[in-house]
Amino acid sequence: MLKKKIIFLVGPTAIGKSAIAIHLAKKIDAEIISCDSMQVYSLMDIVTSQPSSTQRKQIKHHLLGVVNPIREYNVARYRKEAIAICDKLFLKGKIPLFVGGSGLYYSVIIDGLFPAIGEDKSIRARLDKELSLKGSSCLFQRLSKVDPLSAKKIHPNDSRRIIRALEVYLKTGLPMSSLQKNRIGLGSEYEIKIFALNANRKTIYNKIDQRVDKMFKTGLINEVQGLLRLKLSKTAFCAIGIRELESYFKGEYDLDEARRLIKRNSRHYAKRQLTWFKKDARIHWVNIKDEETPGEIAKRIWKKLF
RNA sequence: GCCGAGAUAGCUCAGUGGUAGAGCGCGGCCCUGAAAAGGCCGGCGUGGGGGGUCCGAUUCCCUCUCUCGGCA
Repeated sequence: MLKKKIIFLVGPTAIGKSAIAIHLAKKIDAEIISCDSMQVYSLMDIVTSQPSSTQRKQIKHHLLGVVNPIREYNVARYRKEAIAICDKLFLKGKIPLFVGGSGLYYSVIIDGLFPAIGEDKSIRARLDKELSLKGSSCLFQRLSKVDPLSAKKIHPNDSRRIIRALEVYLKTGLPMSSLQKNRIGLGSEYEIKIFALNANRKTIYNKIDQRVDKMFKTGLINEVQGLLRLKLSKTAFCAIGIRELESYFKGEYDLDEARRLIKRNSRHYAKRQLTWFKKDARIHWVNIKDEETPGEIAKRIWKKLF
C-alpha cells in the first residue's frame, strides 16, 4: 500500500519559506501547518514575521497566532496539536505541508517524543534554587550518579538540560536516557519528504537585514511596546526583538543599537538553524539563487516530489 | 610646512628583543517538554612599505607612505 505523504519545508529565518510554501501548496493541494515555535503566538505578527493576511487567504494556514503570548508553549503541545491537524487534513484529502524553521519541532513530528512527564514547576523551582546557591557542577554531579548516560551527553555548564534530566528522573524514578530510547514518530507511518532551503551566508544575512528594517517600518516598536505591557510568558518573551527593544525602552541604548542587535541575534539564530538541518541526512537541499522567484523555487521542489 | 601621536585580526585596541593576544564580529558544533531558548569549541594575522643593528625584530634605529591631533 502506498504511504500517505507529508512534506516539510524548512530553512533559516528570512530565507523566504512562506512565499515559496504558498506556491507549492497550490500546486499539490496542500494546507500549511506552521512549524515555528514563535509564530504560534497571537499579537506578535510583526516581531515573528507571520505570513501576511493576503498570503493566508490564498492557502489555509494552521497553528499561526493561536496562543495568547501570556501562555507558555512547548514541543509537546505542538506535537499533539500538529498531529491532530494532520489527521484532519488526510480525512479531507489534503496534503499536510509543514513550513517553518524550528528544528526541534519538525523532528518531534517525524521522529516522535519520548513518553515523559511535562514541566513540574515545584521540582524546577527547587532545582533552580539549588543552581543559584551551589552552581551547575553540583547538579551535574547529581545527574552523573542517577543518569550517567545523560550526563555524558550534557555539558556541565548546560544547566537547563541538567535540570530537565534531573526533573525527569525525580518524577519518574527512571533515567531520561532510557526513556529517550522510546520514540515513535510519523516517519514510520507516512512517506516524509523534507526540503531545506539554503543560500549563500551573505544572501541570507542580507535578507535578514532587509526583513528587520521592514519590521521597523511596519510598526515593530508599537507592537513590542504593547507586548511589554502584558505579562509575557517566558517562552513568548524569547522571540528575537522583544528583549532588544525592552532594553531600548529602558534607556540602556538607542534605537540603532536595538536594530543592530536584532539583526545580529537573527544571524546567530539562522546559523544555529542551519547547523541543526545539516546533520539531518534525510533532507533534500534546495539552494536558491539570488534572482529566482518564489514560484520558480516552488516548481523546482515540486519536480523533486514524485 | 612644522611639532606631536599612531599604523598589530573584519572592527576597537593591549602587549613583548625569541614570529602575538582581549572584547566585539565571524566560523564550526551540540541539542527531546523554554528550542527565535540554552550550551560548547575555534584566532580567522605577510604585525603599513623599504633598509639597518642583532644569533634573532612585531618590539630598537633610519627612511618613505598614510591617518589623527596641535601650530601655522
